[in-house]
Amino acid sequence: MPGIKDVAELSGLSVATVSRALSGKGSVSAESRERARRAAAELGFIPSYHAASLASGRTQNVGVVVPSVHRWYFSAVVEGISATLLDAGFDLTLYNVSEDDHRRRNILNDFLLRKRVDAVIAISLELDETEIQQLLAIHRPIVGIGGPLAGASTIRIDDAGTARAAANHLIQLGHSKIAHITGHAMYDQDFQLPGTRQQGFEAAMNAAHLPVRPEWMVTADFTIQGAYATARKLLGATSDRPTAVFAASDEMAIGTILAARDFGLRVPEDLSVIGIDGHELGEVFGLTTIDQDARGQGTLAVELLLAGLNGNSADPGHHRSYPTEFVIRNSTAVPPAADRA
Amino acid sequence: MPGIKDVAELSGLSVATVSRALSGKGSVSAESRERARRAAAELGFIPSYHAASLASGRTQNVGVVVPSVHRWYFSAVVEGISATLLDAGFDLTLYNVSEDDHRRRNILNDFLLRKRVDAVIAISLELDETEIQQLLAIHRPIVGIGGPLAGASTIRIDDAGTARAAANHLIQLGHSKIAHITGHAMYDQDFQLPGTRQQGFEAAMNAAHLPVRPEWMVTADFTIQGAYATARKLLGATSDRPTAVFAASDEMAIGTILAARDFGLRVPEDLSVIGIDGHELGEVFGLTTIDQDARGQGTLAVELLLAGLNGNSADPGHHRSYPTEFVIRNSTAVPPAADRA
DNA sequence: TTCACAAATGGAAGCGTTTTCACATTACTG
DNA sequence: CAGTAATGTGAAAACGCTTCCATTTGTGAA
Repeated sequence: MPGIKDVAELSGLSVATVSRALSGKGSVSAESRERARRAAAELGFIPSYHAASLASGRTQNVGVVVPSVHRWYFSAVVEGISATLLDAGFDLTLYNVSEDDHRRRNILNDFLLRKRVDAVIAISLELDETEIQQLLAIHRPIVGIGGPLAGASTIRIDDAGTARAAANHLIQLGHSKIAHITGHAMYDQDFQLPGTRQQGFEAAMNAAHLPVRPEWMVTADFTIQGAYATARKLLGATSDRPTAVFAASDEMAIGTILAARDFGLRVPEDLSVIGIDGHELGEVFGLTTIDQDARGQGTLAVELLLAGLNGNSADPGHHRSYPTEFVIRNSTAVPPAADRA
Repeated sequence: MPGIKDVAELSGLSVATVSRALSGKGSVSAESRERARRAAAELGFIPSYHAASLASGRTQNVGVVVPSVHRWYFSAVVEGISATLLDAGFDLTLYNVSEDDHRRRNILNDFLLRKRVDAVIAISLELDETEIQQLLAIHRPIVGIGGPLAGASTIRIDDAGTARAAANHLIQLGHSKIAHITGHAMYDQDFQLPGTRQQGFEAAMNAAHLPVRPEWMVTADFTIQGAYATARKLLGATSDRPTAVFAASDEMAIGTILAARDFGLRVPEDLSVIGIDGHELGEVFGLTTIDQDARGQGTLAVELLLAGLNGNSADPGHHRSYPTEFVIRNSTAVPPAADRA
């Protein structure tokens, strides 16, 4: 493998000049630059990132910590991150921490701190304050997506507001018997998302002076199949079932629709369903939802990060609210006549 | 940041001994090892991977090239890879190349060759022979999953055999009017998967002396929504519609089931549907399928790779067939009486 | 007891870049 | 036209480890 030395020799320049010519930093005459380029190409020179990183302290690599790439939201965000990073010439080191807690706790120490990454993006993952401080202490910008991250910059949609909007949509249609499917409490520990959306839902209900019935507040694991099972129980009761369901994710909304179909309930005539996400499958089911453009959130995170790395400090600790878009399709309608106010 | 020098000083050992003690390589007395450990812990010493890589030539990092983590199969494989790699103390650099061809072509040169990774796992992605040779030339083992990779080790299920088995299942139930939904030809370019499965289907049909009707050979993009649209066209014809559909993926099978429901077709009474994958949603739809354990494929790939890195050369160029499991649920049954042989 | 050999250790030479520093040019300013 | 500033360049010092080599010490075989 040819090194920069060989390029220097062949081009008749010094190692230093070749380095400057090839990296574009520092002043080099046009002629030298061209000579260096030509020699490098001729030798098939490929700079060693490790050597460059060691010498410069920059790694051109960002770490992405994510609960599971096998889930809709996370993989969408990762796609956005990946594309943006790749274009900027950065590598992306993926830490898919799954549900394994002990493993997760070690990620930080074992990997993130080892000067391997220039920055960290944490998706829906709570790091405690000391962990964040550790990272910031070694000058590694962090941005969090979808979860609160004390001390770091974060991007997230207005979960409470979005939930309120979804609930209000149902309320305005005339529904009063509204159920809510949210994530299991275990997810709350990290994302605080189920709780926040639930609060939004309750706020809307209270504002409309509608009762929040405990037996209609159910949970699932954010997946279609999980919500399907939950919704079957919810809708199985032959008497006194809700006329509308607000699911905290599109996948759970779809699970609900599938369960409703099993019972011969027509959506939206017999049951209105609304979700949050903007899932690709929404169209197939005619699902009314609030699109949160997960991919775009990933892109924005990288842009923030890169700006931070370039010194244009993206004022750390800033919390950014990502915009959402209401998508009305045909899974929501006025309630059945018997249930109208 | 403390360096290994500081640890040496504090422990009263030499830098060399500390390095050996902490890495576990070379012979160090139990006492020295303990002293080094203690000093490192006290200082909060975190070794620099870049320096280590530069000095040793090993990076403890493997590159994973994947078309899109937003798709079921790929993200499942990545999960398997990630978990296994993490346990082995390796980093995983993700190259999510999406559909962007120019970007994809540059990944290799821009990233993979730069001595950044010890090995490469390519998922359903065809590298041409020269690219593979380049990687092998710099001693980077490659393993391919789900696609043919000349010159590298590969893992894949027996696509033709699996397709044959799926088709035979339908044939044995008595179906003769069988349609096949496979991936668009554009995917064939990389994975050669749609084509291979289609050939398996055709082989089974021919063996049973059943006609392969061109208008019943349709394609979609491997997703539920894509197959849904395709299946609506396929099943929309009121007369002379197939009594069974073999979809090349579970997601496409599910899309087909949803389309069938739209037309009031009961599955399996009016239409049998079978897929390939082992998708989590299969259970909700009672889908008969052939489970290919995508996660397990990822795990196996890493094991092969690590064995290769440890010198136990996993004989490169070896092609491994990954086992599949037939899962019979209730989306397949004998054809309607009118269509029975 | 002596010799050969293994185990344990430290010194120092890399690994392949970037970057600082010093110096020589060349180009401006008034 | 002197004097200052910018520009282009090379030598060499980092960067923070691993590992080769040489040396010392301890052990069992002869």
